[in-house]
Amino acid sequence: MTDSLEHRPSALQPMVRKLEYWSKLDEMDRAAILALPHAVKSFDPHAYIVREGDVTTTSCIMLSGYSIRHKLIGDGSRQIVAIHMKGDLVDLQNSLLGMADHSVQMLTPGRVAMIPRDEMVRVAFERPNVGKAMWTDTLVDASMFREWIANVGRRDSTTRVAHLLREFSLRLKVAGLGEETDYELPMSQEQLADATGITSVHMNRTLKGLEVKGLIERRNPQSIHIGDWKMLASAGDFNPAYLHLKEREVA
Amino acid sequence: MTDSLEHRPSALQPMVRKLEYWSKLDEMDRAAILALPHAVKSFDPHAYIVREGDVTTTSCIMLSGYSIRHKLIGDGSRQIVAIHMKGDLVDLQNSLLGMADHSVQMLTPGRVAMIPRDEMVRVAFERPNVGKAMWTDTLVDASMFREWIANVGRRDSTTRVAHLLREFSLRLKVAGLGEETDYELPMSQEQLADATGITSVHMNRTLKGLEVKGLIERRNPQSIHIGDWKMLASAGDFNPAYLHLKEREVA
DNA sequence: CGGGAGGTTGACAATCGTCAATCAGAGTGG
DNA sequence: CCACTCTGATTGACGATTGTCAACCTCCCG
Repeated sequence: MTDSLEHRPSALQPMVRKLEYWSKLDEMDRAAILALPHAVKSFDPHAYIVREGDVTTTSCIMLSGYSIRHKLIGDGSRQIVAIHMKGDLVDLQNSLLGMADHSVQMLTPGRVAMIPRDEMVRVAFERPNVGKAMWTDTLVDASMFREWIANVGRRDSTTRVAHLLREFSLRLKVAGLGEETDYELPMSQEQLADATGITSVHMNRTLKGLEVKGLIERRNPQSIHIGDWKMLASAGDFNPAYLHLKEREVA
Repeated sequence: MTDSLEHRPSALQPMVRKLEYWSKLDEMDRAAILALPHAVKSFDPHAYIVREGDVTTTSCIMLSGYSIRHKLIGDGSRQIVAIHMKGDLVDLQNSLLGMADHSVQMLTPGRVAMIPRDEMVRVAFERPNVGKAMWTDTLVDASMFREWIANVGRRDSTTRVAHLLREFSLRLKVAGLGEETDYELPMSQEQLADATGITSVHMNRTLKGLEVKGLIERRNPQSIHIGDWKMLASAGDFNPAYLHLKEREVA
């Protein structure tokens, strides 16, 4: 993990893009975001950005790479509750509350911009457009958590996995990170299992089942090819309303 | 369902109490909250406050009674994702996003204050203390959703139910609605099942199991007596950190 | 007194977990 | 280049938790 101060304002461009998605911003709003003091850190795979129990004073934005949020369970297992990619405001969740109730861990190598919490709050209230966008972002996160509850609570393993794969493909497309029919899934089968609340052995069988049904193809364990994303969405009981995307991106 | 304009400012007192819990408020903050335009509606049990798919323009605060949030699943089942009680800001979640991605339904008779969304947003940015409190409230909701994911994703049925019962008892105490060792649970076994991701038949057996182990007693299906809440918390893998309560209330 | 919602129970089935072995691929040091 | 090792993927046999189906019960209320 390296640590470096970042002076090019463009480092926070993914944050502007993200917030602009939720709320109309003017030039001064954009300038205020880009002017936020921040440090860019590079993380290795498996490195923790925040650990459950940490006292948190910085928020962070993913600049590249992928990360997950997860909680530890009493019996030693874990539950992944979110997957994050470029542009995601990863830690408003923990930082505004003062103490991390869950961990954020890198899946791949990646760069993260760390911003002091107080500066985030200051900008949020000095520039209401920015504040509304941040608030909306946290609300959409909450909506995604609700869908995640429904996924692990009431769907069978095949449906759960299809749902996760389809959500990931759509989010990649919206973030401008790839096509929705072909992508590299940066997770091991054990991590997928921790995300869907099943065991890694059962995840292996479930993926095979999806492949046998012709819903996905895999050249290697990480690469996912979706032949017909409408069929996969249907198999995954996937309705993108909970992502609160703009119309044109859903279809 | 009756509809009446409410002029006594005291109707929003539960909202002041709730927001004051999250952020220090001064006299003007409190006055601004109490001055919010609102209508008080009375709802019957099972009545919907908001339905999945509704276009939402009002936020609401529970003044009395209990409600749940739930999502419908493709196979016709449903998943309850939250339980709400007096003082809870139920629908910032839906209203700020414009379209409801889930439903909110009454469990018991109850009164709800409906506040125009735009007024909520206005106060949030005119009075940053209030805005921070609202933001914090939505973040705590998100934290509770994460714990709920972990509950349905990685715990067995007995642990899930014990966790839910213990969380409910602690929240009741914090809300000033009762003791943590004796309370009326306003949910049928089918609703409890929909909250924990199991079937109602299995819920029945799980509750009996908790009773046989001496962790709870039930005089009738709704009344829960917790003999030793520390034991129940332990059986439910319950660590209240995710509720972000103040120290003195956790012990 | 009749109807209905919710609770309770038993028998059986299905999904999913556990355990354990094997395999495949990447990286390392000799 | 070749063992060696480690992580993750794959598979089979078996067991446990949970779901399904169906019956019956209990209480409340009109």
